[in-house]
Amino acid sequence: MTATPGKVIVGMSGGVDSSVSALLLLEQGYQVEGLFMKNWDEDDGTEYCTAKEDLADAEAVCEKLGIRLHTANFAAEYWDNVFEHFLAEYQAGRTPNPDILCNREIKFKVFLEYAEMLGAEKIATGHYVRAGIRHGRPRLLKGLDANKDQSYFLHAVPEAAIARTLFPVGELEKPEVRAIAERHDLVTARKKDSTGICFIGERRFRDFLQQYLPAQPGVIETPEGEVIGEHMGLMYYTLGQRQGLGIGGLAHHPEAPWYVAAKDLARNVLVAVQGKHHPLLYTDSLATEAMDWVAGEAPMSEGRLTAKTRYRQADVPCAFRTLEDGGVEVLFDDPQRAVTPGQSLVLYDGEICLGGGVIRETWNAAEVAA
RNA sequence: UGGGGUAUAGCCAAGUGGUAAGGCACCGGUUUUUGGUAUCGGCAUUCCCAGGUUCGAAUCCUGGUACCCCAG
Repeated sequence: MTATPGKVIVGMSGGVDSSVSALLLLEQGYQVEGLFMKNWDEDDGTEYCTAKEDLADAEAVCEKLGIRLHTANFAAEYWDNVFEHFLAEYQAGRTPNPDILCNREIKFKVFLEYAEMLGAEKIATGHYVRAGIRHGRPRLLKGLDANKDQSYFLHAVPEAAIARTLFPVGELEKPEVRAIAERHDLVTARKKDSTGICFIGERRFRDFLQQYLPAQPGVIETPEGEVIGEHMGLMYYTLGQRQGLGIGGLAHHPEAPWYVAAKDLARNVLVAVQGKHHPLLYTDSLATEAMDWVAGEAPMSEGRLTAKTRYRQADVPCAFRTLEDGGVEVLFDDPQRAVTPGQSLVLYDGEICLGGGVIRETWNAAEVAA
């Protein structure tokens, strides 16, 4: 398939960011077409059908811009390459981040291939990241709007895919994006930012998981073994979580809220501690599964970098070294709260997102001492 | 069934004659392309029940009821 020079397919979600991305590319002279992906087939349907609205919004924007809108359904690929892994991780007691996989497997793989098939030279998305050359090679860079930077979610995308993608809003601050949409009278200008798992949307999370994973209720204990409540099933909770524990006032305990500190899978016990800053909530060091390096390889075998253990977290300084199996070991300068296996550690060198890996194991000074 | 104690929201709990603190939990909003966190707001016309005293009672009095402790 020969690519048409200047032809770009924009992934249109029906939100303001992708709308403005398409608009900006048009202004920059690209031959722009849109693609709306539907990657989740509702089975229950009724309550959460925002997909229809999103499609209608994407259509309205494309009509306004005078560009063609393609639609595609990658639900099978999404299920096989993202959702099954998501369920397996929960079943294993970990807390996965499906959107990271979704970007690697769907948006920057299946979608990219599909766009090639349509004769496009490049794709574009509404992500708040930038693609640029640094140290002589294509790099994934943080979005200019520090508040919206989404490089955390794209760290697993290889540089070859990054190099073929345009990120128009990555150069802008979110308020500017909305202003542009407003100025051009796009229907999505004031649309609320979407949240929830990409393509699936906002759900009552526990109810959603319950449709796929059977509940195995058990007790909630303190680290000392005192039973203080009941849980609905270990997979419905994550480390550092406060809501949903249902632990009310207890005589002979302080008035502070309780947080999930650990999951004891062998005994089906959820361990909770009291107080947001309980020592057992903190992690000094961790090890990851095999890393996804944007550049395909680690920049060095060890050294000092900054890291995020979750989206929208400030970068924290750390020392790292690569492991035989492709993972890394990271020692934080300051202990980090609620670092959760299954979530991803992402490493940065300033504005460059180097890559990341799924957290396999964490260590805590209080535990080591005990 | 002799003595003592306690009964306030789902839970913990302040309040001892002047018109029901606070916390946790829960619910709702905001923040957020995972989960979670955070943040804002809501949440007892009523104090175990029935009488009584008082201008006024969760607070005092009387009688019940329930639970707890000690003694049997």
